[in-house]
Amino acid sequence: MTPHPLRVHLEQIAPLTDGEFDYILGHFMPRAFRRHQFVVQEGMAVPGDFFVVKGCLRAYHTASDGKESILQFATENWWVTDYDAYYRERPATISIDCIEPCELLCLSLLNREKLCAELRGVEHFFRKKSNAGYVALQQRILSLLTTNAAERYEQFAAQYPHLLQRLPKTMIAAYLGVSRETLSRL
Amino acid sequence: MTPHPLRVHLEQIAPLTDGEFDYILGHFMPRAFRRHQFVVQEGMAVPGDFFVVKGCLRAYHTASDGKESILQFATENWWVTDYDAYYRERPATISIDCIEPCELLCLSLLNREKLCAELRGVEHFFRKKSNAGYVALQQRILSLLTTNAAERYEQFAAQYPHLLQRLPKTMIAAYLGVSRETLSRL
DNA sequence: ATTTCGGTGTGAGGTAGGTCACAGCCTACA
DNA sequence: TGTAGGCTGTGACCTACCTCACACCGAAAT
Repeated sequence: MTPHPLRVHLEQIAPLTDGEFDYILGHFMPRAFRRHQFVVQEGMAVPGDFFVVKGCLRAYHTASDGKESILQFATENWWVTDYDAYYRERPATISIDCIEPCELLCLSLLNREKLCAELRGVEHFFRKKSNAGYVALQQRILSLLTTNAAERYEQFAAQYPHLLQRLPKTMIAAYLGVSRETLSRL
Repeated sequence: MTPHPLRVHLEQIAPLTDGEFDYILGHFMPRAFRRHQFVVQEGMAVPGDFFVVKGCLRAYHTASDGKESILQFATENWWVTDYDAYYRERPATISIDCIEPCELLCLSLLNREKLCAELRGVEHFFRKKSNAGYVALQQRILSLLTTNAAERYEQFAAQYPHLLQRLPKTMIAAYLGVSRETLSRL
């Protein structure tokens, strides 16, 4: 029997006994979503942090003129939510929806803090994960500050080759901060 | 006697006994820097993560054409380093220098991990801190994706009013990703 | 006292990328 | 099997912002 994807993911940072993993998994709520379905919707409460078992999602902000900017994509073994709203227990200011049918594991803030308090390994995992995420966002900021549309697209293609085929170009443009048309002209 | 600024800072997230704080402080190396002095220099090893007791710094990237983009400012009670290089123990890819004379506390990666392993409160503190930092960077990315020069400057002024007087406009421009001249025209 | 230099304002002109509009092509679904 | 809607390409125009150039000012340095 192949190990659970969440277990593989956690154990890349913190080793776990069978009992510990079962205990952890029990704090996640499995949820399935259809294509185009909202996982988090602007203005609504955020039910948890979502670990992606299968599928593809986008977290995006909608401006008053209707233009959408994509903050993050998420595929297998990524985590996604509106972190600002999640940590502070406020209504969401961004929306997250499914680009493909999704199987997710939802971890409520209460359960996250409970697990972190009870199991050192879990708090260690989330610290390391957050550190890595911070670094990745810094790099994206530098990319936005220093490079033009073509260079950003190249960087994206080099960093996420698997997403190139999986995502419509329109969405990649909304992630890179470029218009659909400009991206189309390479 | 007024409590140590680092202690105040840590205790906003994790309460500490006198003994614990003394033990923690013993893992930091106090260092003083002059105006314009490098704290971290591109290509060199990163000695640690720096807690700012006093002063003002900038972390910036220099492009091949010499143009500087500022990733982060740091003043009293902020942390700053090249996190990518620090966590991965690689040579720095950004530089950090002092805008004012600085008193810093340097925490090596070894001591950070040691403290995190020995004291729950410390690991908890760094997890929370990293989470908050992640959210702040997400907001900056959204700002870069969705707003123009004037709006970004307004947001910056609203968020960091004390930095407006403390920093030359040229640097604020390099932080916002706008030319000095455009910022000058408001 | 004079010079240098960092910081700032402002004008003129250039350009990367935005906006708008239309057309072609799929897939899905009735 | 027709039609509607998502995705992409492309042309024509427009504009926010960049670049270059010069001028002014105050603080520091000699």
